Amino acid sequence: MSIRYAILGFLSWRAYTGYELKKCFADALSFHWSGNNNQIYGTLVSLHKEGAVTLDIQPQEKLPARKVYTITESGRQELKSWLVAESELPILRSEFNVRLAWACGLSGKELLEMVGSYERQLAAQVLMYKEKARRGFQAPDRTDLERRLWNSIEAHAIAFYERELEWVVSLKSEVGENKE
Amino acid sequence: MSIRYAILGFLSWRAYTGYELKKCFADALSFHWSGNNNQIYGTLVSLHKEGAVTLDIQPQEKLPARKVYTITESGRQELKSWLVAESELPILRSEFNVRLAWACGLSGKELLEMVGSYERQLAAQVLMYKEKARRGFQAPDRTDLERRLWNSIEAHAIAFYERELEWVVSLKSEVGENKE
DNA sequence: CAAAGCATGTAAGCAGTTACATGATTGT
DNA sequence: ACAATCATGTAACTGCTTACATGCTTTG
Repeated sequence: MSIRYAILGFLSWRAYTGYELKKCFADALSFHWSGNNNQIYGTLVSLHKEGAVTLDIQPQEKLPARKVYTITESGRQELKSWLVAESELPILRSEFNVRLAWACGLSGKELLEMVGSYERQLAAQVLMYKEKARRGFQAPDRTDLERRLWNSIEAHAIAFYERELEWVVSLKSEVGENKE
Repeated sequence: MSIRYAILGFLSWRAYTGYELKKCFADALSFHWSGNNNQIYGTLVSLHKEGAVTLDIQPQEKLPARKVYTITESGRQELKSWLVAESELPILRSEFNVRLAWACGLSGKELLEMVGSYERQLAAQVLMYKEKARRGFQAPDRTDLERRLWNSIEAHAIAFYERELEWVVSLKSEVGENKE
C-alpha cells in the first residue's frame, strides 16, 4: 500500500497542511513511514489533481503560504472503499534475522556481542515507544471506539518489539551453551 | 539492507546459479524477498564486477548456459564484516493497522467483516508457514548450531503471525461489544 | 548567536515489484 | 494439449529514502 490512504485518513478527521501531516506521521506510532516531504507534498498534489481533496491557499506575510487540504466526498468514498478491501499480510523485514541465519561462522564471542547489541537496540526502542504512547497523539474529538482502537494498535506495536526482545534474550542462552 | 548479503550468505554454503538462488528465496521462510529475476541476476552481476564472486559458465546443449557463482575470499570477508555490524531495527509494515486506525467510520457489521477477513488470511498464512517449516529447507552439511539458529528463526517467524492472529481475535470482542 | 519551529518544495537514488521475452524438455 | 522445470535476462514502474534549497520568527 502507499501512504495515500493514511493521508486520506488524517484528512477525514479535519483539514491539514502538508507540514502538519508531517508531524502526524512523526508522532504516530505504528505507521512505518518517515513522513518525508517528497511523499507527503507529492501525494497531496495527486490527491488534489484527482479531486479527493480541495485546496485552500492562505497567504502569510513573512512565511510561505499555508496550503490547507480538505477531504471531499469523493475522497471519503475512496477511503471507505479502501477500508473494506482485503489487507495484504504484514511483512516482517528483519535485518537481524538475515544476519543470524549466517552468524554461525562467527566466534562465540562475536555472536554474543552481535545478539547483545541487537538486544540493547530493542530495549531502547521499547522505551521510546512507551514514552511516545504515554505522551499520546493529538487528535480532534475522537469517539470512544476510535480511542480504543488506537490504544490497541499502539499496545500491539509495543508488544511486537517486546516479543522480539524476549526472543533475543532466549537466543542468548541458546547460543551461549554452544560457546564453551 | 539489500538482498546482497542474503545472496552472499547462500553462496557461503556452496556455489549456486541465479536460478537455484531464486528457489532458495522461494523456499526459505523469514526472508521477505520475492526473489525476482531482476534483483537476483542483477545483484550477481554486481557481486561479480566487485570481485565478491567468481563466475563459471557451463554451456549446455539445448538450454541456456548455467552461470555458476562461487564466493571469493573477499566476498567472505565482506559477509563477515556485515554480520558483526549493527542491525537496523525490524520494521513492521501492516496495512491492516492503517485500515483499523480509521475503521471506526464503518458500521459494526463492516468492521467485524473486515477483522474476520484478516483473521482468515492470517490463519491461512500460519498454516502455510507451518507446512513450509515441516518440509524444511534444503541446505548442505550444516553445523548443529546453524540448524538450531534456523529453527529458532523459523519458529519466531511463525510465532509472529500467531501473535497477530491472537491480537485480531481479541480485537473482535473489543469491537463486538460496541456493535450493539 | 544558535537552535527549533514554521512552511514550502526538488533532486537523485535505492530497493523492490510485476510482467515480458525466449525456448527446449519432461511429466500428466 | 498443458503445465512445470530448467535457465537466462530486460523494461517499466512504485514506493520510499536522504539530502538539499529557501527564508522568516521565536525561544533559550
